[in-house]
Amino acid sequence: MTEGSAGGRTPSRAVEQALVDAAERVLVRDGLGGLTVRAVAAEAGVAPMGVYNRFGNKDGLVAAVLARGFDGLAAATSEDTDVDPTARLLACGRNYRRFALAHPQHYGAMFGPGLSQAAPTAELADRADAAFTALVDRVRYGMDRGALRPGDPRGTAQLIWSSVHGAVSLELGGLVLTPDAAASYEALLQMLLDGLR
Amino acid sequence: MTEGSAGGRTPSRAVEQALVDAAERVLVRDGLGGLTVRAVAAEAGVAPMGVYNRFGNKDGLVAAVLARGFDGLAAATSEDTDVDPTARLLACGRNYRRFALAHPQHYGAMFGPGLSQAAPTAELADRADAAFTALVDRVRYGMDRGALRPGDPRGTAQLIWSSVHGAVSLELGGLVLTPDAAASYEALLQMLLDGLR
DNA sequence: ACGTTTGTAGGACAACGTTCTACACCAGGA
DNA sequence: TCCTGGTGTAGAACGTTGTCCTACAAACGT
Repeated sequence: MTEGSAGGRTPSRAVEQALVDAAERVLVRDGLGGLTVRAVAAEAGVAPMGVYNRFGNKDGLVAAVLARGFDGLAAATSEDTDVDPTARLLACGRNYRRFALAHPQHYGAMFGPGLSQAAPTAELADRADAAFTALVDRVRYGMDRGALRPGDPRGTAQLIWSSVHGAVSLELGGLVLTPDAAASYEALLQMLLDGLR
Repeated sequence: MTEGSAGGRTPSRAVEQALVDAAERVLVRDGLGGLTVRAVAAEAGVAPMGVYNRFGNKDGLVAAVLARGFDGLAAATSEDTDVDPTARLLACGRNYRRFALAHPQHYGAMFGPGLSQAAPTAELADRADAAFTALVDRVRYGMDRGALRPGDPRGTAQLIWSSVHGAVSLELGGLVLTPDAAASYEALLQMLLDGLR
């Protein structure tokens, strides 16, 4: 224990990163079902025992992968340069969907049924909260500039997140029963802007 | 094959129902991770091989459980007696959340990452479509009576489903970052009515 | 009443997560 | 310089999972 010391006592911290890299590759290639300890260790070129030395167990490894996923989601939803508050919110929503469609396995693992029981780690909750805060900031930006009706930014952000996550989740699950998923998503974003103005 | 014949050749179709009953009990008791073929067979009092005789493999069994779940969801969202179209839509949304909170394991399994790959069965798609149609009917009811802006009922229903599912999904995952999840859900329903009027 | 077909029971196999045991390596004292 | 202590690794091993194979019991058609 006392691993957080400044000594840097771990001579091969790089193995940790290599394992997470390998886990991401395996996840993308073989899906969540193919994400086994042996497969990840083989992909990283280490023994399966390395996973338990570095992350405790398999859940620790997938928690690390999920943490990266939340970071990527936060980065994707933050990469907007528009000054217009409405355009910024729209870009945020579109980037959210783009990230999910570009990394479906990550997204499914992040918000799948594993979150409620397999990984209630405090670190993961912090990452999710950071991604959520990025949205809260954009909502507050919109409220300050009159694009959104004034109110509790966190409550409004939670409302937007619910709708956007639901649309993306259903689309990834093949449950968009309308002809054009992209058009339905755009209609959802427009309805959100209408209902919150 | 040719199982659909009228002969009723299966002398113990009851075993099929007993297996699904047992699977539901195990799912509620031990969660999705505890839903193993052996546990379900033991709970039903039959040999594990019975699962493969009746359902082909484990996925077939869980597909049967999920089909029941979709039926229950359709029944829950349809049990409204209000004549007022707005009240009927609100009841539909509240019943949706009530079902999900009452059967969290079912809901998680129905919409989790298993749907995209583990169970793209035509039967399941039909059940999901039936539950969706119940919502489409209520949307059309609201449009005909002026509670909702006229338009494509399926598109509007998809939009509502996205938002409602997202809110429920985040709540089950413990990702409602506002103090009162019920209040946030009510705000979401109200925003939907506002944005679609 | 017999032969065929159907479903069951139990054991067996590969793969999984996890743990145990023995070995190689790197730092410090004589 | 050698020796000692501790850290991480490699490989085998255990229990459990999904799935399949083989032998046996029961039910239907003639």
